[in-house]
Amino acid sequence: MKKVTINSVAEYAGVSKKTVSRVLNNEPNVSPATREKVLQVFKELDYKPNPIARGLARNKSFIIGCLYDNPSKSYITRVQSGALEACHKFNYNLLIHPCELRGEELIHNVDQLLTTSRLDGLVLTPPFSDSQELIDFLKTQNVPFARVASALEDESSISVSSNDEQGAYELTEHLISLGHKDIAFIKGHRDHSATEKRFSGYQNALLNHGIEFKESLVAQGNFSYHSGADSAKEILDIEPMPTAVFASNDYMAAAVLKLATQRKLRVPEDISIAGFDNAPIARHIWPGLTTIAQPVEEMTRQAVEQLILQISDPSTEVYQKVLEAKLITRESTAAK
Amino acid sequence: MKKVTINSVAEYAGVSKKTVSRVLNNEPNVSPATREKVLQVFKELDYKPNPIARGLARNKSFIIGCLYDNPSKSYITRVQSGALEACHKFNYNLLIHPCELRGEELIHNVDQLLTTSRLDGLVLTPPFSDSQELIDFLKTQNVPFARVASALEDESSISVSSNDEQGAYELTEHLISLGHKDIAFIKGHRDHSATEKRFSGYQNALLNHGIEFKESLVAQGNFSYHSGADSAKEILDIEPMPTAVFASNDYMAAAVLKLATQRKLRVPEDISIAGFDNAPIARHIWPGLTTIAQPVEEMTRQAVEQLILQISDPSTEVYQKVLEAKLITRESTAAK
DNA sequence: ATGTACTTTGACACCGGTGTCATAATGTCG
DNA sequence: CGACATTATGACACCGGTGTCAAAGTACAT
Repeated sequence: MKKVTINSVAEYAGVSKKTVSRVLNNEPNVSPATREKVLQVFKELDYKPNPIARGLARNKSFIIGCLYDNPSKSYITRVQSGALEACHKFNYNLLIHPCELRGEELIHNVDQLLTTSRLDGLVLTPPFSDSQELIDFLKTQNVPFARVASALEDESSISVSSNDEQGAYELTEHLISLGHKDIAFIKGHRDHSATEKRFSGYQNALLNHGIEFKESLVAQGNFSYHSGADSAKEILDIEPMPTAVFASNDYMAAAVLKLATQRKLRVPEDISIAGFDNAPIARHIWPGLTTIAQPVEEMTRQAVEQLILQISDPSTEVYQKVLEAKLITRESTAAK
Repeated sequence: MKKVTINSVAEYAGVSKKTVSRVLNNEPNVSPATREKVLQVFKELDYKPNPIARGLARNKSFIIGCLYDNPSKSYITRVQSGALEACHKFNYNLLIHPCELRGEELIHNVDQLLTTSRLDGLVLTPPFSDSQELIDFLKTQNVPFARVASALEDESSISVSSNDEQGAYELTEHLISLGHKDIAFIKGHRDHSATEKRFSGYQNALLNHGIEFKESLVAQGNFSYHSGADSAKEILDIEPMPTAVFASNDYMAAAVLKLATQRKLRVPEDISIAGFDNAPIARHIWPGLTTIAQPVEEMTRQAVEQLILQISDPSTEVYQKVLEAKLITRESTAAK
C-alpha cells in the first residue's frame, strides 16, 4: 500500500499540489467544481495530510506542553483533564512534562523539551506558574505560555487563578462560626504562591474575628500526604490540643484524619478537620472532609483555551481571570 | 535574532549541510578536525536542530502516545509516571490521549490522533490493551504499540502484565487463613480482562480450600469509587453479613470501608476489607487496606522501553513478560 | 610513479506540505 | 468588442533536516 501524499492526490485529481493544499485549508479561489473533485479524491484515496510536513512549512506542531512538579497526583490529573478538554476542542494535543523546579537544570530541561518537540505553547502549573526565571526565559524564547494558579503580577501573560486567600478566609470563618478558637494550620509547599495566600486568608479571618494568631499552632507541610502525617503528629501533640485543624490541602487533611482516627479521637466530636481543593479523597474517606472547592479543571481549561487563541492570533487581548473558590461542608467539621 | 539552522551552521563553519548533519548524528567518516570545528560552531551559535524538520526527513516524531480510559485516576498517574521514565531515558516525549473504548468512534478517534500528530508508537493501557479491534487496526496501519496488563494472547506484539489471577488467589487465601469463609467479592469493569482474572483467582482459592462459592456474595462494580459505594450497600445488607470483603481495586475497597465506618462497624473486628492495586489511597486511610501490590509503573516502564527499542530496531525480539503481584497486609484485615 | 582501497566531503534530490507570484481564464462595463 | 478587474490555477522556491552517490583526498602496496 503506497503512501498517499498531497502529490499523489494532485496527480490523481489532475490538479496541482497547490490547489489541493487550497482545498485542504479551505482557502478561497478554488472553483466549486475543482473543490468537489479534489474532495472526492480525498475520500477515494483516504488521504490524510502529514502533520509533520505541515508543521515544518508552517512552523507549528499543534501540541501544547504541560509542565508540572506537584506531589498531589489528583491535582495533576485534574489539570490534565482541563487541559485536554481545551486541546481537543481545537484539535491540539497535549504533551506532559513533569520536571523539578529546583536546580540550575530547570531552564536547561525546558530548553531541551522545546528543542526535542517543537511545542506551540506551554501551560505552567504551580509551582512553575510562579517562577519568574522560567517566565523570563520563555519570553526571550518567544514561546507562548499561560499561567495557572499563579500569584505573579504580569499583565503581559495569560493567567487564570482562583481566589485562594478568600477561600481560606471563608473556611477559617466557618470554623470560627462553629465556635473554634484554637485552629491549627498546616502550610503548603514553600515554592507555591498558594501557600502564602491560604495562610494569610487564615490569619486575616482570625484577626477580623478577634482571635489571637499563635505561631505555635502552625506546622510546615509541603502538600504531600507524608508531610501532612508529620505535621499531624506535631499538632495532635500540642497541649491543649487544638479543637480544629485546617490543612492547606486535602491530602494533608486526610493524613491528619488518619492519625486522629488511629489515636481514637472522634472526628468531628473531638477535633474538626478541614482541607483545601476538594480533591477526590475528600469524599472518599469517612468522615468526608470540609474543604474549599477550587475549580482546577476549569482554570486549566480556560488557560489552555486562551493560550490556543493567543497562538492562532497573537493580537488577542491577554486574558486574566480569577475564579471563585467555594466552601464545601462535609462531616469532618462540627461545633466545638 | 536570526534563526540558527543547519544552513547557517554550515555556512559559518565553512562546510556542507551534510557534514553538519553527520556531526549532529555522530556518523562516522568525519575527520576529527572537522568534527571539532563544527561542534565549536554549535556552541557559538547555540544551534538546536529542528525536530520537525528532522521528523519529516526521517518520518519520526520521537513522541509516544498513551491511550487510556480508566475511572481510577491513580492508576493513570502511575501509568504516566512509568511511561515518562522510559520516554525520557530515550529522549522521547509522551502525549496523553484519553478516549472512550465504547462506540464506533474509537477507531476513528485513534485514527484522528495518528493523523493529527504523527506518533512513533502507542502504549495501550486497560481496557484498550484488550481491544482486538483496536489492535487489528493498529496492525493494518503499521503503528508500533505495546500492551500493558493485557490478557490477550498475541505473540506478535509487546506485552507486559502482572499476575492478576495469582494475586487474587493469594489475597483470598490470606483471608481464608484468617478464618474467613463468607468472603464477598466486588468485580471490576466488564471491559477489563483483569476483572475476570481476579475473579477466578478468588474462586479458585475458595475451591482449593473447600469453601463453597456463593453467587450471592458477588457484586458487580466497575473500578470506580462510586460503583464501590453501590456494591458496598448490597454487600453490607446481606444477612448474615459476610465477615470479609474483597474488592477488585482499592477505590472500591475504600468505598466499602467508608460505608462500614459510617454504619459504625469496626474494621477489621466486625468485617475485614481488602483491595487490589496498592493505590495511594490504600495507605491514606485508616485502617490501611490490605491489598495486592501491582507494579503498574514498572509494567508501563518496561512496555514503553521495549516499544522504543522496537521502534528503533523492528527486528528486536517481541518482549512478553508477566511481573509478580505481591500481597501487602495492613490493618483492614484480621482474624475472624 | 602507479594502482587500489578506503576515508572524507559535498552536490543534489527528497520528505510533504505552504507561500509567493506570474499567468490563464472568466466576468464586467462603457 | 476592447479595456480592465477579478477569480482560478500552477510553477517554483522554501521550511530544515536526511539519504544517495559521485568526486576528491589520503594511505599503502607494488
